[in-house]
Amino acid sequence: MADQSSKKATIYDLSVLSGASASTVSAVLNGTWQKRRISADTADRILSLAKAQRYTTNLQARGLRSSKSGLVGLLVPVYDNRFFSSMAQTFEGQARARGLSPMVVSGRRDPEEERRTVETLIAYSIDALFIAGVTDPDGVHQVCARAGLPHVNIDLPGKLASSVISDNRGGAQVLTEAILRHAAQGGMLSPDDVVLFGGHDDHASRERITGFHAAKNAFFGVESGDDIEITGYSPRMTELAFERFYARESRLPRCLFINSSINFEGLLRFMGRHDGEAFGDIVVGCFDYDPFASFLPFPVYMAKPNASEMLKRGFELLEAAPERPVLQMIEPQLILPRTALVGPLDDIRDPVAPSKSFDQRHG
Amino acid sequence: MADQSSKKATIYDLSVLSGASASTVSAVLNGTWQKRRISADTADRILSLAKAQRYTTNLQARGLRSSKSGLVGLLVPVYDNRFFSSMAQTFEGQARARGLSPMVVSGRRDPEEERRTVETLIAYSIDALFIAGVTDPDGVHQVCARAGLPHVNIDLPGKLASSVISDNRGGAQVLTEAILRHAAQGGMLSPDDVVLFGGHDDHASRERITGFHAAKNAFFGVESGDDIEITGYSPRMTELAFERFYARESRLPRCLFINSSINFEGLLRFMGRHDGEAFGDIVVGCFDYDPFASFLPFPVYMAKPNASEMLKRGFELLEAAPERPVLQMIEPQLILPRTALVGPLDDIRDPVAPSKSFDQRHG
DNA sequence: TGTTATTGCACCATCGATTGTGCAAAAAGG
DNA sequence: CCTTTTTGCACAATCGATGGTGCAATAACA
Repeated sequence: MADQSSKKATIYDLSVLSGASASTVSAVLNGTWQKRRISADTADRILSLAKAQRYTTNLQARGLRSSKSGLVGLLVPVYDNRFFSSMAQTFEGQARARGLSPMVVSGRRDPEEERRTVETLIAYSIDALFIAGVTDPDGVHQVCARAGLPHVNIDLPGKLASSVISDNRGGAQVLTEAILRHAAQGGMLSPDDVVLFGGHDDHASRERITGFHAAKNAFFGVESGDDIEITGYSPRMTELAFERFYARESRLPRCLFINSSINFEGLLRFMGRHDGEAFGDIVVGCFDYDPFASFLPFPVYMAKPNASEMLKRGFELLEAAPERPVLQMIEPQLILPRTALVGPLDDIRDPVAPSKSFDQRHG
Repeated sequence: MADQSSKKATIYDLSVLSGASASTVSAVLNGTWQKRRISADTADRILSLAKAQRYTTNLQARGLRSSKSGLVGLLVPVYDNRFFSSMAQTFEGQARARGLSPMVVSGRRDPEEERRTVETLIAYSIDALFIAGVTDPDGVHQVCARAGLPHVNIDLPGKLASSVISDNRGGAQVLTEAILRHAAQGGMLSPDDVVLFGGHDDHASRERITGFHAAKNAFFGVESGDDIEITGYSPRMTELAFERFYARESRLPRCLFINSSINFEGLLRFMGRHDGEAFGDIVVGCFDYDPFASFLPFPVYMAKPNASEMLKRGFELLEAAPERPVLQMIEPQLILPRTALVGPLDDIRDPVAPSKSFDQRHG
């Protein structure tokens, strides 16, 4: 009500209105007034003035002066799959809880774009960066290092900065064991029935392949090779890999390890093109979690990386700022078929009040 | 190589190194040097110096001075479903293409948090805001208006600012017709077999309910009521609604209209708790698109809002800045069961080179 | 050669906050 | 009553970039 012009009030406006100096106003508003021995009277007066004028700090000005912006970045390759979007959601919550402003950006798996994007973030003086699923971690690291920007790698290892990663090998092994066990119930299994699709030459894929082979070799008692279809992280390439396999073998492998939900979409596209055919006898293990994928018309085992825990560790590492880069490993969770987990969505306040039956069931 | 200290170079550093004044350096670096009649020689010299020193503009300083930050915000309720995460992905691309820095934030469907979040964005002097799926559009609008911040509503109507929305009524009608037609093939259908789950008292839900009823009434030739289960946008509430229905009727409705993929997750949770039972005879229509949902073991028709087009129109509206708020309507797309669409992911450069068979198939 | 135009750039205030320092007035101590 | 301490605040520099203005040096013209 007290604002006449539509311009935003500054400390100078409040200074004039209150009769105090701008530095006093500033101290009152940023909470350092006790340290500066401003009287409680003056502080109260200024605070209520600020409220009446709807004052809000210009964070660009503050950031410029104090070279702290209050922004934390999260760099993901892409948003639109459940893994990264759920990570973004969790990140936002954790950043806000620490009084920081989250800024999520995507590098689109292009080393050049990744660097440019990080440069931009740095140009806004972000205070810290979480790097998740980038193509060229060390390139990004160098950009950060030059700018003196604290950063951690999430779910991918970097030699140059601390990292929190999933146990890809162990997770893949457990996942592979699960699908082997399940598929074996459907009849005799041969090593050729068990194929991995997706990934490329990155750390996570290599580890998962190792885990996959470990489980497979243990199961069959023989070394097996030629069971990996590298497709990158692209639905289209994965679809083509499935088409090739199908053209060659006239069927899908009975037991499929799929490297990520993005690759899984490639399988969906393949299936969409083969509409009449049933693929009821396949068993899929996917290193990722998506609730809808879990209910597909064939058994889908999933390994869910613990994004929430990884981010939490990431924040801790940033605060601790260890001398030398450390690497922490977090276990992914094996998710059985037909499982719809609760997620970050469930933390949000519900606009519809809990009903009676809610209390009855969960009381 | 030329950077000794780890501090970032400023125009003053370049000024000293080049012998030119800071204002000259500034003009050269921001491209206004022709207007300021700086010689090409000087400009070249400064530009190569800047490159050598890895100079990048401090965008906080620029923003402070010019009260333009280059930031555009997108406010979504939550990230982690395909609709909003895909919207975020598209938004990022479109913003970058316009030379802007996208900032995606979530308001978590809490009016208070929505306002706070927008206040924060304003404090960073963002230049424009896209508001998508907020609980209290007009509250957010007032915050924007006070700050003189240009903004548009995406996929939700607001009386106070321009909006680009989906044709919820028409889309729902088409979707309902599709599931009715499909379900009718499975035998005689009664109005009681056709139920809508999800939504609450917001514009989109009301419109969808209207479209749902229009299609249903046309199909059965009678007015039908008591076929709406309001659950909010919460998986848990939706799950409970299904449980209640199931407890009452000992079955699911044969023909289900689900208001959004978030509500659909509630159905998954219900199904996860009823593991042995088959729900093979149901037909689902969901006002949202998710590729995995499209391949579930029952027919799933989906209506996909055209986020990309809505955002494009949003940018256009911001540029045109019409006198009075306008409202534009975009048709959603009906997606048949077992369809895996290409999406923003397919625009990104693929790290794995196209193989021979790729060329063969698409050549 | 003298005068006007043009070129090429430097100077300086400014955006809105933060923070080290200094200095009166009031309070405390002797 | 005089000195020392404490209280309460104002002043001014600063963060890095922008853009209006002014002023030499050079070029163009008569």
